[in-house]
Amino acid sequence: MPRPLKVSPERILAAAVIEFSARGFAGARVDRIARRARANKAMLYYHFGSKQALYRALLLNIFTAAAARLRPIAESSSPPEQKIEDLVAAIAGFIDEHEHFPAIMLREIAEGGAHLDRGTLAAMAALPAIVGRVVVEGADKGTIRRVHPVMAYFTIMAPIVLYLGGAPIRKAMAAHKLVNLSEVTSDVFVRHMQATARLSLVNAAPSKARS
Amino acid sequence: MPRPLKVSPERILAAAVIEFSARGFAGARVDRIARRARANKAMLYYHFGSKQALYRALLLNIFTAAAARLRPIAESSSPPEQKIEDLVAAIAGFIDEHEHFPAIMLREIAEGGAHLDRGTLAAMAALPAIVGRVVVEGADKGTIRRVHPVMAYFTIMAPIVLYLGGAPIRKAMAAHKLVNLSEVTSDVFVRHMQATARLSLVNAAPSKARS
DNA sequence: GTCTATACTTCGATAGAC
DNA sequence: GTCTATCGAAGTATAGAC
Repeated sequence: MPRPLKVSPERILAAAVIEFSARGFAGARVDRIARRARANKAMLYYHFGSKQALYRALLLNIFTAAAARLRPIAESSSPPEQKIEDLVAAIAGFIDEHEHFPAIMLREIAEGGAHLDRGTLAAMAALPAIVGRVVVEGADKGTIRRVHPVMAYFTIMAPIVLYLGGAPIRKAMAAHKLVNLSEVTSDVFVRHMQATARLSLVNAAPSKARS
Repeated sequence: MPRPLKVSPERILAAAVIEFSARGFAGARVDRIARRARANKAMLYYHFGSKQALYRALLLNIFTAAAARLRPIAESSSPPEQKIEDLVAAIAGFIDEHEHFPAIMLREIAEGGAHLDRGTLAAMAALPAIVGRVVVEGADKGTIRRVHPVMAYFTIMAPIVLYLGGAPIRKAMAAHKLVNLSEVTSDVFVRHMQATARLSLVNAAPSKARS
């Protein structure tokens, strides 16, 4: 993770991710973002115009980055079954590198796209489109169960985002002795989700089944 | 759905669910809640003391209700495989009756339990405990794959909550022609999730496999 | 591009009459 | 228990100097 960002807009954006993901749009404070970016409010407004514009820039950024991470997998020449497993690993990997992504995504879904413009919504919509394409490809080839592509997307993506994004609240629960926080390594979780996707989506191969 | 609530506290609570789920804790406005409840702020503070106390009361309410809905299933005498399918249907059914539940849950996870006290956290923690118990029971009997119970919980619950809670943003995307909103009936979705859970969690029966 | 000071607004909360 | 009126804090945004 590159720490010392020189330019203000980048530092502001980085600070905004932390603030907005932790507190949501309404709970975020422009002052806090500016202070964390070692800038000041005037600078923030100079570069981004408004709190909302900053927020949208951030959303566009992160969802575009997520889509860019998944697209090559969907467009590769691997068989669809393999693409599904790769997508699972890539989603988890992306979250590993962008730890604030789950909170941002969960909040936006909860918000119902309230303060989003068309561009931001389009960036979000790219994700189900990419995953859905793989599912349809596999269904056409007969190697993947024919399920509604959007449902397949949620079946794959939702547990990853919610489980990984749920780490803080599980930690809070553990602090109150409400759960045994036996957090599992990211690797184990990825393999669990790959197995889940394989078992629930991939048609048993006529030959060489391995379990 | 009973419409005409006589007592103020109940009307306020009902209005609060709508406001908090749509806008989150920080985005919710006490004035709006009072107006929607046909009460006034003073009344709200008289009954609940603060915005935060009202919010916690609401969370405690809804998570306790959700747990009460799932617990009888976990404690029934059905075989664990059946309990899993019943849990899927029950979660979806609960959301059908409490349409604001997904947004509330997603926001709380995103928030990481920030403004929650022990009681509220305990109510939330009951859900994974209930589902996890069924998974462990099945694993002990050998009918269910031995997976980490918390992971199993997220695998089951996350797609339901995110898919059903995602209806508004899908609608926003559809309004911008970004997706084909071929929303599927709740029934079809429940059956998809039951199939997903069965395929990914239930061990193939030694005899009478049906697919 | 950067900063300080401040205008303007909104919101949570309460006082006090009935 | 219910209401009106209002206080004080906090927040977004901008003016204007450098």
